[in-house]
Amino acid sequence: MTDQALSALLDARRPTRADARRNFDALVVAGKEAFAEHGVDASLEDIARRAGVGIGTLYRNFPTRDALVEAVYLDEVAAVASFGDELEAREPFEALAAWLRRFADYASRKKVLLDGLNRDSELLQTCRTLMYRSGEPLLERAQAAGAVRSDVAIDDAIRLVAGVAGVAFPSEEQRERVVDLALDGLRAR
Amino acid sequence: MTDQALSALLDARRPTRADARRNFDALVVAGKEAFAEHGVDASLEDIARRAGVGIGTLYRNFPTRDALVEAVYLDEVAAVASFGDELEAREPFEALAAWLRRFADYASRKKVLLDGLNRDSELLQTCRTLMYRSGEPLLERAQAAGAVRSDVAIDDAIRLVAGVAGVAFPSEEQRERVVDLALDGLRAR
DNA sequence: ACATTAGCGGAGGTAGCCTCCACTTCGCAA
DNA sequence: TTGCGAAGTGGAGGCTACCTCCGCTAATGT
Repeated sequence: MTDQALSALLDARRPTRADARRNFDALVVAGKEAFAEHGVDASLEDIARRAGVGIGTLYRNFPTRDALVEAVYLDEVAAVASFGDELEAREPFEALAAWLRRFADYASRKKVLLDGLNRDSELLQTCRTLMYRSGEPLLERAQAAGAVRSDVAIDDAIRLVAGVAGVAFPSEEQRERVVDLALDGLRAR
Repeated sequence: MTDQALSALLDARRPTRADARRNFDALVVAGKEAFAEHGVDASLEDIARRAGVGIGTLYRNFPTRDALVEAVYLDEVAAVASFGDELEAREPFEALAAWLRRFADYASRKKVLLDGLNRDSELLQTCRTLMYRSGEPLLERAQAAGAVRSDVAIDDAIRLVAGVAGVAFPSEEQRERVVDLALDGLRAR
């Protein structure tokens, strides 16, 4: 259900004509591969080559690098956001913490997305809204249960966790430990 | 006193010959300006031009972009690290918090340095050591006073704060608020 | 079957990275 | 002071990536 708004947005960008649509999809796939291999700085010309299209085609579909990045990561973001739905059964604080940990885990592997936290493209705007809508109920429930300080907004919590997750750590173990430390800061005392 | 180790390191990189040393210094100055204007991705050829030297000279003194970045920010890092010395009079938790806030403030404006947290150049290694030596006593004092959880290392605290500081915020006010939230996570309960 | 037009794709201009080496300049020692 | 060897210079040139532009190609709908 949360996904609908997103796929609609992606479809809007997708060309009508059959061949054009094939190219569009090939570019997204090639982009996903290339970004996975070389990070977001992967060469656009290489991506066009992988997709078997000309560089001009890439630029027509995705006028900026960011536009392609967004298209590539859209579905993964949607998955993270909608993870909130699975947590209703859990104890209030734990539900919120689990959701934020999941977010942290993803964000730490795809730091690109963090840069998008403040950028204002329509797509990212929508992603952000989805994230907030997913996290907000969890936060409110935890606050109502007296487990989380009442002066915290979901935006605070997300940025707190995003920041910690985004910085470099020598080990995964330490990252998790420090994320937990940050989550502890949210607790009511 | 803490600065000595750093100036020694910078001097070691500084050429002996008078004209060469002039060029070296001019490059650091030009680098500082250019990085301030355009961020770390400023054009190296532009920096060489500003300094009035050839691009070859830039590369001889600073074989990589990072080498120049390090040279440019060295003294500022030293200042942050040595800020710990001024805090001995304060109450244990507040001293630690003030030091970390100062670090966060600087880090948020010079995100470059955060990338350096894990990189292994001799210069950065030394900076890190200085930071740790400066913060560690503050942490230990706060822990001894029972104000901070005992399972936290200075490295954890630094990365926690570095992360939060490094992420984008719509307002300074929110950044400060969230940093405080993170600092709260350090408190013993 | 054909006209319309969306879509293609790569040549080419721009800019930044980095290397290499013929030349210049410094500073020491006589 | 002068001369010479070492230290340092700097920009031409090769490379790669970015992005624009426009003559051509082929999908679509009538």
